[in-house]
Amino acid sequence: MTIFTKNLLLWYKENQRAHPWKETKNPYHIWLSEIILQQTRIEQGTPYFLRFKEKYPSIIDLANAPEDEVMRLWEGLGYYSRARNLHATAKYVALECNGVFPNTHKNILALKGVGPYTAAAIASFAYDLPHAVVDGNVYRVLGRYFNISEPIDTTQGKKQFAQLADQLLLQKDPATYNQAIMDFGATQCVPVNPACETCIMRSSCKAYQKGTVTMRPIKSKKTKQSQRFFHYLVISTPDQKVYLNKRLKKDIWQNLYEFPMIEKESLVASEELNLNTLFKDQAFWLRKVSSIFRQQLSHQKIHAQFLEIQLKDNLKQIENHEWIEVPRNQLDKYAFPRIINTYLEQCETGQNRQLLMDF
DNA sequence: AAAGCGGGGGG
DNA sequence: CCCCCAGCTTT
Repeated sequence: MTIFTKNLLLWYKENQRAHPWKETKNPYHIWLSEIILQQTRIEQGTPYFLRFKEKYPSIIDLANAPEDEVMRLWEGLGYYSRARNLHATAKYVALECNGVFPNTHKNILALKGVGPYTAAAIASFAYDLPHAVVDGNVYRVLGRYFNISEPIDTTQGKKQFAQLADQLLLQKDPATYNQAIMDFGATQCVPVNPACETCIMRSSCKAYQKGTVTMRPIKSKKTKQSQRFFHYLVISTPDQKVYLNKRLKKDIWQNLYEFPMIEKESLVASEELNLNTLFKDQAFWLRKVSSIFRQQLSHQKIHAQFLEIQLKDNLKQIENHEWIEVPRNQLDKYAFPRIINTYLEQCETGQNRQLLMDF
């Protein structure tokens, strides 16, 4: 055993964290937790894990759920392809595997939404198979301990880290080793202001010796961000319904709902939205234009304005729209992006109280 | 190889 | 304001 692995296990014995998915070998629960925790902090993901586990006690229950319900349960967690793949994989396991979760590394890796990290995690945690996890924690811990200057976001660099991780893995207890290195990265060797002065690894940590801790790990790319401008039409009918649109195109928030939206190159005045053309000869009026709501995504910044429109009569026909008509009190049945919910919450807390009033 | 995909927390 | 988080998929 390397000195690294030996010290890591010593540290883990004293400092391990307790999590709801650590006390089980149930592959369904382990898989569920790992999908939820992709690119997601423990504190943010844990409530979602508990809710999914409660709502869907078995993978069969998840497979049988309607997709909108799954999306609704995932609402607010982000990276919604994870929820779609989760549902698809549950159906696959239920229908093609007789409800038995795959139990080899190869078959686990083949599941939708499961990549190298998640496959190693499930294989080791559920089946004690010897596969080393490489996640953000591992990149950081190994990058520092071995003072690796190779970037972690290149094919070459990933290969090198994966190789090193496999070398360090404790073959006879991969599950404990994998938990240990991630706990260590998450609580001791943290991204900013790591606790080097109290660290058991200090005397053998190369980056600590060389003073490069804050410079590890190395990343080569930086993401550029674009600006997008959404004009949301909150269209109310006389009988207290609004219209929603399901986002089906290959874009952000796929399969989530939103108000009918007009995207422009910038935020524009309502006159430039050609609402008269949209509603043809139907009578409507613009009751209010909201303030500007903004949301920062990983590589886009969304600027959104909500135009509250009142129809005189219920909408008859609008050319080529696939909007659905939803009673206001049923909005909580639908999964919305964060920016929509922020708007709705502001309506409820008073600033836009008139939106909810009878007409 | 590079780009796209959320949302929240912390410095 | 920027960075990072139990990454994966598509192009």
